[in-house]
Amino acid sequence: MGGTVLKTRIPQQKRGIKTRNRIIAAARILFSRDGYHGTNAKEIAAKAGVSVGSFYAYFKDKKELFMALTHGHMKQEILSMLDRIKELPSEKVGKKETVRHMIQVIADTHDQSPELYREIEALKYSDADILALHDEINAYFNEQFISFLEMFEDRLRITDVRAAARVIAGSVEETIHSLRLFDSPISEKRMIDALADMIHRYLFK
Amino acid sequence: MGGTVLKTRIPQQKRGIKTRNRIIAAARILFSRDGYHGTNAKEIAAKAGVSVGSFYAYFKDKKELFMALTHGHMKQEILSMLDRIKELPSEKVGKKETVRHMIQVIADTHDQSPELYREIEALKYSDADILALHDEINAYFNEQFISFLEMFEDRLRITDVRAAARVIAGSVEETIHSLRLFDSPISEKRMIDALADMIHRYLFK
Amino acid sequence: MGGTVLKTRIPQQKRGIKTRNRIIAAARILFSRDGYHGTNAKEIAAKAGVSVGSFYAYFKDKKELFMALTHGHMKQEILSMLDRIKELPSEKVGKKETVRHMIQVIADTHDQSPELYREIEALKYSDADILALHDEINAYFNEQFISFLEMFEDRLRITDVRAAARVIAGSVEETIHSLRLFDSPISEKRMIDALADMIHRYLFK
Amino acid sequence: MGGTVLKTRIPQQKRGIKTRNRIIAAARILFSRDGYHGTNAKEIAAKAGVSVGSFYAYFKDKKELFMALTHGHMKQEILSMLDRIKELPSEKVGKKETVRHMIQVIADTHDQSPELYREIEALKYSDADILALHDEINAYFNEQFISFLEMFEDRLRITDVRAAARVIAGSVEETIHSLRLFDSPISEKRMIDALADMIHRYLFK
DNA sequence: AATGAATGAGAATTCATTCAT
DNA sequence: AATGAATGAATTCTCATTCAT
Repeated sequence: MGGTVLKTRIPQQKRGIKTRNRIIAAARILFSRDGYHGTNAKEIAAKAGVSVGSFYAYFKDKKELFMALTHGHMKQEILSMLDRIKELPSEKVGKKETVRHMIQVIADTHDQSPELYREIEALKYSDADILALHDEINAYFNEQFISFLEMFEDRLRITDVRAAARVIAGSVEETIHSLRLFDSPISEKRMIDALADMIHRYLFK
Repeated sequence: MGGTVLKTRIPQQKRGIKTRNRIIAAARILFSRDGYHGTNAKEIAAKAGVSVGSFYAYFKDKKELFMALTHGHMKQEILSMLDRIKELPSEKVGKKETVRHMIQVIADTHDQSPELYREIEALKYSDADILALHDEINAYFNEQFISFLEMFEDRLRITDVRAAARVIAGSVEETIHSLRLFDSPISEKRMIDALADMIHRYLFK
Repeated sequence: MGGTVLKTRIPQQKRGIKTRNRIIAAARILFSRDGYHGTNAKEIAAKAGVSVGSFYAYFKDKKELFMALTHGHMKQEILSMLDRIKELPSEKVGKKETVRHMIQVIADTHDQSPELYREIEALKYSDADILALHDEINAYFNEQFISFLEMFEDRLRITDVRAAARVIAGSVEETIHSLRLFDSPISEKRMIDALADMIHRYLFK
Repeated sequence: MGGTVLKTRIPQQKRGIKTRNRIIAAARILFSRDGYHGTNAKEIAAKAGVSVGSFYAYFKDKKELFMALTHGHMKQEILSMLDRIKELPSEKVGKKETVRHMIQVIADTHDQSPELYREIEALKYSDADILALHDEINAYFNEQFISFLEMFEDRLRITDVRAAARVIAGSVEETIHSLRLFDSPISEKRMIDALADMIHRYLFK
């Protein structure tokens, strides 16, 4: 019991990394489908094609896996989403198109892991570590989103860009989310139209 | 197995109704504090000052209790919230004030059971019954909110009132929620200002 | 707490006796259908149309009810069965008819409480009181059955009447029982014929 | 809920098979001593020297264990009993000896698990799966017993061999059973003599 | 590295019985 | 006498985690 014994394996070799990723991929599917509490280690291991023993060799516990999943994968998605949002806007394209593009990119990203995202929302209330992780990702997202908005410079009518960024991001997220999860009596097109109209009116002179 | 014996007790006497309510009250506190998954029947019973046996006499399981709690109490709150939203608007008060009033009422309501509300959000993904309950409440809320918006008649610039109602409700809910739960670097005032500005520009001519 | 307080009510009045009987009647049905362990006090009370409180006013516990049921009712049936067996045999009717009559009477009796009878069989292994009751009834039955056999006097080929009585009673009971409970590929008639033939050959010269 | 994970363990390794067998062995002892309803999972696990977790890893519940026990072990015993019954009869040994031998073999078998056998009898009334298992075993036994009787060919006086087989099997079973379980005032010898006499007279010319 | 058997604390649930009204 | 609400010990069962091989 000499101090430096690492509990979880840090895979140095290709095979180890592959295994780790397979576990994460399996967890993503199961957490999304059955929720964090509705999924157990045995199932994840089985789906990943490894033994429970291996599961615990790679992850201290279920929570650590969840956090690795969130951090490692969702962060990637958020970053690539921001890159794609920033691709478009220029003085050549209209402001309306830009807003729609932004919404579309967020929606696309959301589709990659809809329930999972909400699972984070739920877990952060009861777990400080997950809350910290959530905040970290959010903070990063906000900064990037603000810098995106600032690209429009003097075409903006808003003055408090930081506040606007959060209000807009929240509105888009919520709208997309409810669209994805429930059969709305209102078509997706109508909802996106309304949302784009709102944001456009708000942002631009 | 056998026949006609009811599983859960329908209280006939004052005492029974009192007990049932005490269990619901205890559950509300614990679900809010520790989350649905972080609370168990024994704890709820203890907090309510009753035995586990009583718990199961009144509720088939934790889920049924959760649904009774949601249905019985949250619905009340949403309804009274809507009443209060409708109180204000008239031709005498400005449109800006009305929007702020609306936001305020939703915020106040949210403050009554913030975590609990999100707990429903989380649970609905993994449970069909809770989803149905959520949808029922939401549908009611939407109808009322639409009729609220329609009170402004020809002062509105929007044409698709139903879509607008949902987009606005979602935006307010999300903004309020993130304000309540996290220490934002942005003050509440700034956020509410931004939100009110957005909705106002969107709604009115 | 002064010594002589009787725990269970001994009904002096017509109404009380009626209630007691209704509980026993309900128990008989439920014990037969779902078994002793598959039936609970609440169900019995509900079926009898009384409260659980009343149930425990009349019976110390479930076991006492079971024993009252067995003793009070089954004993009656066994006695009347014996009376009926003894009715027939005389020098006028043939021995074959007598054997068939005997089987028929046992079969008829069995039909009144088939599963219940076996429930006693099962319970007696784990409960000394029920075993004692069972033995008491059995002993009584045996004595009567022996005296029945002795009516045939010198027409009998058997010498050990007591042993014969038990072997025959067991054979009839078992055969009837399996006939009543399971869809036999062999018709009832064939089985009864075989049984009657066996007993007849065995008993008589 | 989730997918492809097997519920009960199918032991791949020697250790697992050993554990499973230890649980079955413990259950056999406890079911015999205290009855099915008088035994619980914790006790069985303790007696087997394993954890409750292991119990439930190998058996869905108590019933499944009971059925495994019945199927796996009793069936073996019944089959070996039939083999032994068939060993003897030939034209060299007398018919009386053969009948006694048959009784003796059934008695010996019964002695291996007397209460357990009756426990099946009791449980089959309230459980369809156990009834099916019982019927399966019984059907097999009957077929074998019939083929045993047919070995005597033209020495038999009975014509309906199938019916006779069941009547005889039932009589032997019942007699042996009551002998084993209760202190009879009649000695075992007298009972077996009576039984053998009855069967012999019935079967043979 | 990997496997999957084993663990046991703890959660869910039942029900015989008592007690307040 | 009667009611049905309340009790809580006992039981079933799950699952995150550890350990022997």
